[in-house]
Amino acid sequence: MHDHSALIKALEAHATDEASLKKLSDLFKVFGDMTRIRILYALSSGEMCVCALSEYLKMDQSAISHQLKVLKDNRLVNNRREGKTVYYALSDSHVHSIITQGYEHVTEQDK
Amino acid sequence: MHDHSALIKALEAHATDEASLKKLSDLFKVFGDMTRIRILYALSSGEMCVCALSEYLKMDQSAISHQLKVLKDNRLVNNRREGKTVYYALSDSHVHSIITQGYEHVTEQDK
DNA sequence: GTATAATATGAATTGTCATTCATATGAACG
DNA sequence: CGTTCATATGAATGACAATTCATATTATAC
Repeated sequence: MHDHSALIKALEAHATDEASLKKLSDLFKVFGDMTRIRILYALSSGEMCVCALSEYLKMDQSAISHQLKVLKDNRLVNNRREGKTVYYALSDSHVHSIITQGYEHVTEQDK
Repeated sequence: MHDHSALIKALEAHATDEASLKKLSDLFKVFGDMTRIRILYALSSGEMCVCALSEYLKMDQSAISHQLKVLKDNRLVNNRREGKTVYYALSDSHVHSIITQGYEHVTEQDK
C-alpha cells in the first residue's frame, strides 16, 4: 500500500463529525424507498387521509400507516385528526426542494 | 371506507409515471447509506484513490470498491486510472447541492 | 355500551442490501 | 513471464427494514 499520510492528515483536519453524516444518511434513507416517495409525491398535491392514500397507491392500509409513521418521525409529514379520519400533509421544511433537486438529477440524464 | 373517487381521479390526472419516482427513490437510496455518504464527503475535498479512502475510512478495500461501484453506476462519482492506482472524484452534477439541501434539513432541527 | 369505521401497532415473515471472503483482473517492474 | 501492488468482482453471510397478519385504539352513531 502506498503512502497517504499527508492526505489523510489534511482530511482529518477538516473532518465533519460522523454524527452529522449519520443524520444525513438517515434522512436520505427515508427518501430512498418507493412507497415513501409515492406517498410524498401524492401529498405534494395536498393533504390526504390514510384511507385515500391506501386506495390510490393500491397498498394495504397497514403498510401505508407504517410508512407514514416513518415519515412523521422524520418530520417530513404532519397530520391532523378530524373525527375518525387522519389527514396527512407534507411538512413545509425542505421536503419539496429536496425532492426537486433529486428529480432534476434523475431527469437530466438519459440514465 | 369513505369515498375518495373525486380526489383519486384528480390525482390520477396529474400523475407522474412510476418510473420517474422509481429513479428518484433509487437515487436517494444511494445517498441513504453511511459508508457512501462518508465517501462522498471525503471526496468533496478532492479526488482520492481507493486505497486512501479505505485507509481514511478504516474499512476493507473491498467494501469501498463495492460502494464506489454503486456511486459510479449512479453517476455520482467518476474515476481515472493512473498506473495501478484509480482515483475517484465527485461527478459535477447535483451531488453537492443535493447533499447541501439535506444537510440544511438535518441541521435546522434539533432532531 | 355495542357496533362500525378509520387508523395504529406489535410480531412474524420476507426481501433487500452491505460487508466479508476468496479470487480475479490490470498494471508496473525486474 | 513471474511477482507484487492496486483495484474489482462474484458468492455467501448477516443485518436490517418493508410488508403482512392479527389485533388494538380512537371516534362516531345508534
